[in-house]
Amino acid sequence: MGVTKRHIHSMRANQIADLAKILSNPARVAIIEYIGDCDGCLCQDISEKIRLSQPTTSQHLQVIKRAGVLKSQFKGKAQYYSIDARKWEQLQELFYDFFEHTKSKMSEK
Amino acid sequence: MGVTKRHIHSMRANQIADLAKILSNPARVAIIEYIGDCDGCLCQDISEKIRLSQPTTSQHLQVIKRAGVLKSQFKGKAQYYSIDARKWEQLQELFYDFFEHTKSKMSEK
DNA sequence: ATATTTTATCGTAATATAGCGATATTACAA
DNA sequence: TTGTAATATCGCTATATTACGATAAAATAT
Repeated sequence: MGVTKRHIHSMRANQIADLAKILSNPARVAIIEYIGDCDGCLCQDISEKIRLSQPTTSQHLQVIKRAGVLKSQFKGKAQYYSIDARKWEQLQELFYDFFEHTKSKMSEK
Repeated sequence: MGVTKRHIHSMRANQIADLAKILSNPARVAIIEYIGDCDGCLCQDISEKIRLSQPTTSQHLQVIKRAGVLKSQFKGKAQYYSIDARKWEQLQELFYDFFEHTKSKMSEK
């Protein structure tokens, strides 16, 4: 049927999948890389940098933002985006734990 | 148009996106968790464990395998899957570097 | 109020993904 | 060779994703 059956999986598996989805598109990876560089950048600048249209860039920004990884702030007419350092750290830990946990189970054999 | 424009992004961004895609579905996360537990398990057992049909499970296994994260080996009529520890380590490092690199750029400001 | 600038949303089209039943393939056993 | 068991592939449907042009909304400046 084509709908992911979230309910049959653990909270943790769903959480990891949700956050991995942020990074599962190269445009979003590029956006995060660029925002890391400039610290507080405009949608328009990002759009130019990654060479995607303004609407497409804005949509990707919303996806990352909905997951809680981005902060944004209006200054004048422009909206400045930056990475939420706390959330970024949490995200890193989640992935780290998953990798380590999987490794530790492997090495028991 | 709806096709991801891989060519406008860096190799690195594409690589991260490709590997994140493996984890972007909770069924695949659950499969990896389970394989870590049993170390050499059958498609059928995985299918029962994660409560998805055998064809669906097999397809997810192929996705993970194509990315190089799974090894498989026939013993009799059964195919035993296990995680490629080397590749798993590489994957972890790629993510780790990406997270750290992004953080270090943030802290410079 | 009007114009300008920046970002967000809407509508739409093309492609990708997730899932399953039916069937094919593969390997062993009798 | 025939049967059985395990896995892979095919064909299909439903939903999700990616992208863009057009347009709306928000904020400032004139």
